[in-house]
Amino acid sequence: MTVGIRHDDLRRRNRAMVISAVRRNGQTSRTEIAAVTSLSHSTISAISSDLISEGILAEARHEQLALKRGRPQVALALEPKAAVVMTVVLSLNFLAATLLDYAGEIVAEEQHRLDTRAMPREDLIGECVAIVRRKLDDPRRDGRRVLRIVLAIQGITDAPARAMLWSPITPHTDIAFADILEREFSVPVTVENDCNMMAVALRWRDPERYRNDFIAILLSHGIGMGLVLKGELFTGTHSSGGEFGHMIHRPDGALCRCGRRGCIEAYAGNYAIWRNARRMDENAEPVDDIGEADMRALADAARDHDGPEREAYRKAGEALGFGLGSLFALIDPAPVAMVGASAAAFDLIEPALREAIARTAGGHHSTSISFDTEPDELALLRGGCAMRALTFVDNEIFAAGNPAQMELAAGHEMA
Amino acid sequence: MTVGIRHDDLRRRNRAMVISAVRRNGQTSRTEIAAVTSLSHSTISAISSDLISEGILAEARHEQLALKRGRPQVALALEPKAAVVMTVVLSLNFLAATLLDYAGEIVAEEQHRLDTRAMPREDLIGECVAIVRRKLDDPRRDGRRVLRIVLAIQGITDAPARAMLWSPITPHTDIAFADILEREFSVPVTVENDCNMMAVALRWRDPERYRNDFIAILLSHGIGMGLVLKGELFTGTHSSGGEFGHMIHRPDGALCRCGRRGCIEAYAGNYAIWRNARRMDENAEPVDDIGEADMRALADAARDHDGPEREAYRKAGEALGFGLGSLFALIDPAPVAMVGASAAAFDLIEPALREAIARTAGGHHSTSISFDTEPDELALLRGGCAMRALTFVDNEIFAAGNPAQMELAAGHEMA
DNA sequence: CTCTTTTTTTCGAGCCTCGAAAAAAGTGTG
DNA sequence: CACACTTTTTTCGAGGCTCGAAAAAAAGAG
Repeated sequence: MTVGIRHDDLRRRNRAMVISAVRRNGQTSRTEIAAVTSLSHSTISAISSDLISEGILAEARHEQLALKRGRPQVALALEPKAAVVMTVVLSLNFLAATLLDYAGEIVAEEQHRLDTRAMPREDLIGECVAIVRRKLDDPRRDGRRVLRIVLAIQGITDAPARAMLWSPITPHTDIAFADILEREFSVPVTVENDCNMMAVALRWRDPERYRNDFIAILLSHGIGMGLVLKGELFTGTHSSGGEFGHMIHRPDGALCRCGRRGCIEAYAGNYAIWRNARRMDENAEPVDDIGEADMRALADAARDHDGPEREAYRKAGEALGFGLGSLFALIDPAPVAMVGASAAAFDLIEPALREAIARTAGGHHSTSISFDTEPDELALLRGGCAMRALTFVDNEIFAAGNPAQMELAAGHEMA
Repeated sequence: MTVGIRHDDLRRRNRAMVISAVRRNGQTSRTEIAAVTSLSHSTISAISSDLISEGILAEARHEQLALKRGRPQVALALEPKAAVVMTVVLSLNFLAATLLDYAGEIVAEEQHRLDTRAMPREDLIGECVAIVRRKLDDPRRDGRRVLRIVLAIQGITDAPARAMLWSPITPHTDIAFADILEREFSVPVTVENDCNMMAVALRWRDPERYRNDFIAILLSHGIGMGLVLKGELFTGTHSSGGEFGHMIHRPDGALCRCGRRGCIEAYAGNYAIWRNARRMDENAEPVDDIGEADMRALADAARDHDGPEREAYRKAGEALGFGLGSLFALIDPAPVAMVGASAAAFDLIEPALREAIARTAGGHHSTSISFDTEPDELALLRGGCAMRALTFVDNEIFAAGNPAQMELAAGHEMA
């Protein structure tokens, strides 16, 4: 806020700018970078020659860019050998780790099932540590230093992204994953909410559509949200925030998994749809495990004939619609992506959702609000984590480029 | 976003930093500025001597600061003669304009009643133009150039802050006040939402309490909100946003002034409290005019005995509580200021509000959420507009300090 | 093989911030 | 009342950074 800008900040920021331009475009020339950053050619030339000599960027003669007259543009690309990062995804009964090079290509990956809900605390932590260790020891890492680990988890994380506070995947709470992994491996770690990482991934995957303001909603057992405002991930001010699923739809309404009543999730989460489709009382204790096949059967039944199944999806749509309407009243409409396996049933949800949203203040232009479905949540999740880790390296480590920092990076470990 | 930082930006930002340090503290020394900005003493010295020679700052020997040994600190203060700004407040049946010097002292002001709801469009605009003209012609302006006009208005404004789109104070819509006034007076103008300006004022009035994240809620005929997140006014992404009063409290519930059903305002606005206290149907058409005395009588009745009046305030509290709970689920709790004449009845609202918020996901620490009441909304409104106008001059005009810009400022008008 | 076009690098100029040292403007003390 | 001490402010040269202009490089066109 009040802190002045010093002379060295200038170089740091402009280095970051150059790196980010290359990361966004995959391959760019110095001329293009000069154009988008509105810095002079001389400056870009100086910075990129520094970055190349530091082994962060590399010239790649692979250009299909300029078939014009004149000296052809030299493509700049990220140097894959500059570093590697790791992503870890921990979700219900599932653990995966991926090692990626600095250019974002997958170097090694591993995933397997495990019974997260029944595991003792120490075993859960142990499995995470073990999978990280195996990936760190993977020969394909080829001696490249690991500069960042990002762990994505369903549930609530703390604001500095260092701990899981609560998660539906385990009864255990307050697990300081970042501290644990940093102590073990001396690599900087953050713990991120899964929906936030999906939003990050959407932004990289389709920057045209998901530019400065958009919403990713995870339709799953529970309801999650990732929110990007003004081009930045909005993570609440203290904890992870963005608990869209626990906005109140009907005061004193249906029983939610969180113990409260009337949350959106208590109408739109898988367990809520299940409960309504089975004509159970809306105060019935939420069921824990509903197989994907069961949900698909429910959706098929709803498509097939009018009945409690169809009504259950209608109620889900209504809850989501009023919730989005309230959200839009606060932040103005934005594109929405419906993510997750249950997004495949969005056709059943959408009519009631649009009908509800049109009756709210946020629904001014309800017909112009666009919904997109992305059934493959795991792919998004991994992609988002990868970009989160890589941009951290870009902005926090390589942009600084001060000798101490680089020295540290050159050793294979960080304090 | 992607734009690089050039050499002159650096000076501009550091100049802005110095000016803002002086504006915040009223009087500061160079040493203090160096401390808070973490810039070197030489830099601060150079910048402040520039600012003094440009007539933006002035040395004021008025120090009660350092009674220590050593050379006494020289106080720096804003030079009142550097410029003047104007604020215009247009609310229900009321119009006011204030001229302030660069240090924020009131130079001239004027206010009067007028029947905004019955006035033809041209008359409403005409009154605003006339009051601005009278203040511009005020001899107390003393030749100082007017560098900014901020007009605050109840209702919805567009995002670039140039037009009033809709307002409860007049049947007319889409009045491009900024363009109209700029054409007339050649001074840059913005049109701001009243609740947003109140939030701005709170931040300046009590920076300890209202720092980076807080909420100002206007309890009045309608319900408005100003939201500050991460130290910045959050104004939605397209239009003015922040329509807290029109979040949905009960789907298909009570009739709101906006024509929809179940909005928070339809339970907590003055007309809603009135409607409930009179045991009218909750779908009864909202009453337009309720005098302040009538509302006070209602509140007194509610304090005196249990009955429909007390129940009406309870319902208002419940609606506000669930609404805040949903809001807090999204953005995490923050201090709340209840602003406006009706905030004087907050004692009647608070119990039900707290009870409701405790039943929401955002109410984790409901007891620690603090509410503050600020009955004098007009004072806040004026103060907020003044700071908005002055900081614009600070950051957009004086921070740049380039010859062209300064030349422009020296002439008494801007293009 | 030479000319034209476009990209990239080189080089000196002009700012800006910084640290160190000097100057300034007081207070305490014998 | 002079002198030492303390703290603030200014001065000055050094070091960095970006910029514009010019030069060099690397093609295609004729």
